Amino acid sequence: MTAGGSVPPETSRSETTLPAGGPGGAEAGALAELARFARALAHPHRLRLLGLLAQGPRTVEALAGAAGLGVASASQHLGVLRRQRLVEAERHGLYVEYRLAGDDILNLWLELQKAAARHSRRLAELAREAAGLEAGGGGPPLEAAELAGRLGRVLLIDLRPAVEFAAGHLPGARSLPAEELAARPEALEELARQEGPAQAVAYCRGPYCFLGRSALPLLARRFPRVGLLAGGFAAWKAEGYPVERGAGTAG
Amino acid sequence: MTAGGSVPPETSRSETTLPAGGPGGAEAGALAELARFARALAHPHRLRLLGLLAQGPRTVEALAGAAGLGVASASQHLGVLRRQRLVEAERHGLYVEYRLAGDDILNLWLELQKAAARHSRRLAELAREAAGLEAGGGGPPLEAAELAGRLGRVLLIDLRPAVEFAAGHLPGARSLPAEELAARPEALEELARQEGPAQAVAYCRGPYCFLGRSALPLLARRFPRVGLLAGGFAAWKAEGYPVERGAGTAG
DNA sequence: GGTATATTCAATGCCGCGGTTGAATAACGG
DNA sequence: CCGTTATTCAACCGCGGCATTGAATATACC
Repeated sequence: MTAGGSVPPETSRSETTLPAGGPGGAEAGALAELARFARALAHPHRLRLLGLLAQGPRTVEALAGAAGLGVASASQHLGVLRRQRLVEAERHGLYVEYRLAGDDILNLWLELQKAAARHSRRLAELAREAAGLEAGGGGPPLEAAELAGRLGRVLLIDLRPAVEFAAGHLPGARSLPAEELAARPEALEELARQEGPAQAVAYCRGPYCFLGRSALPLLARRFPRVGLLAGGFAAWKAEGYPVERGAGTAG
Repeated sequence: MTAGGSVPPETSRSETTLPAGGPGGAEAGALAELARFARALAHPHRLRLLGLLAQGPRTVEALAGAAGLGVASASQHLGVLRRQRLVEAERHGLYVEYRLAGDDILNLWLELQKAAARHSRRLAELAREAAGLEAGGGGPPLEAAELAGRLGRVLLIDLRPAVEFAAGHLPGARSLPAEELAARPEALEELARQEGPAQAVAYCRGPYCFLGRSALPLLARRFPRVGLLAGGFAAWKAEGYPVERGAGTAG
């Protein structure tokens, strides 16, 4: 019945296109505003900047460097984000420090990512690849909730740059930047010797952080069943699990 | 220490801008794809189309009419949404029926809206206005969870056009399109006489649906403590509460 | 097979975003 | 008060999104 019929699905009565006088304008205004907000998210550079800010507050120059942007360009993109209140800026002397305007922004970022991954084949592949599933070595990724229940009993390895580790990391984690691991594989042995547990879990920034992918094979030589934390530091923080600061166990 | 100092926050070691050879490209690709996905959301017309599709599947022509767009324009915007897998299309004879690609899309829409409302003063105002708080009359808005607990004991009034009511509505709701209410206020009395409860709750499409705002004062003349369901049908459905179809109690 | 209708495709023109560059502003240090 | 440095502003330009129009495609009815 539904398939074959060609009955016009509905008569073209005015429905709700009203004379477009009153409240219709309000709805249009709201949607325009909402679209501006969404548009602030809808640029690869800004998504990356937000991903970096999820690791902790940073200055413009640091963000530009980490994102591979020119300073002026980074500043402009940060300006767009600030105008839509996705980030906040505070001046500290000579530097301006940007930070996420709230944990809900991080959540939104991750919701966007998850929805996109569910609906785009390519993004799903990339997420699997970032999780190290294709790279060989190591066990399956670990959800934040799973890891939270095992906190004291595994060796937590933070693969992010030391600056981001210092700005906040999982409780008890040890810093071993992927860059250093690649340059001095023996650093892993030094770190592992001080610790007991045979189980290790590594993590990096977030869903599309590829630090883990390159590091995983190296880690797996010492910890055969090492797993990556799904969603990285970003997902951990977004789900409300505790974050530790300072406490220098830096590599 | 943090405030006064002018020590460069971090040395400009390469950090993670790596030689930009390998995985950096993968991350850039992922973010570009994610940005395309987000950009599909970031247009007022497409946000409106998605909001309409949240009420139920519709044809291109119906969507164009309800959104106040030309048919070609609506088709193009729907094409953008379809390419990013936010909506699906199925041909039924002469007509093409579009629908949301999943409930997670509806969720994403609402998450975006909530985050934006939290961070934009203007959007927060508009949301309050749509909820009828400024329009006078009636009680405070009702959360879906609250309403779910009172389902059999209140008169549920669906203010959306009959077509959308037919495509799905809250269990036991009665259809009283805002347009009809405005044209024949006595229709409310007819509907109320058949029912017992002194409490009534009305709802419309979603967060920025202004049907409720104009209808609320009229409703309040008969039901002094009438409230609007916060987030409308969209929020109800997104939170997983049951939806009823057909069962013609249409006004 | 021919006609009518719904939808999509293609082409055009315009506006605004985004990158780049260079100058202006704000703060620190002497 | 002047030089230095971080950041932002302003102006330029090019690309791509978006609206509009008209043609092409797909399907149904006769």
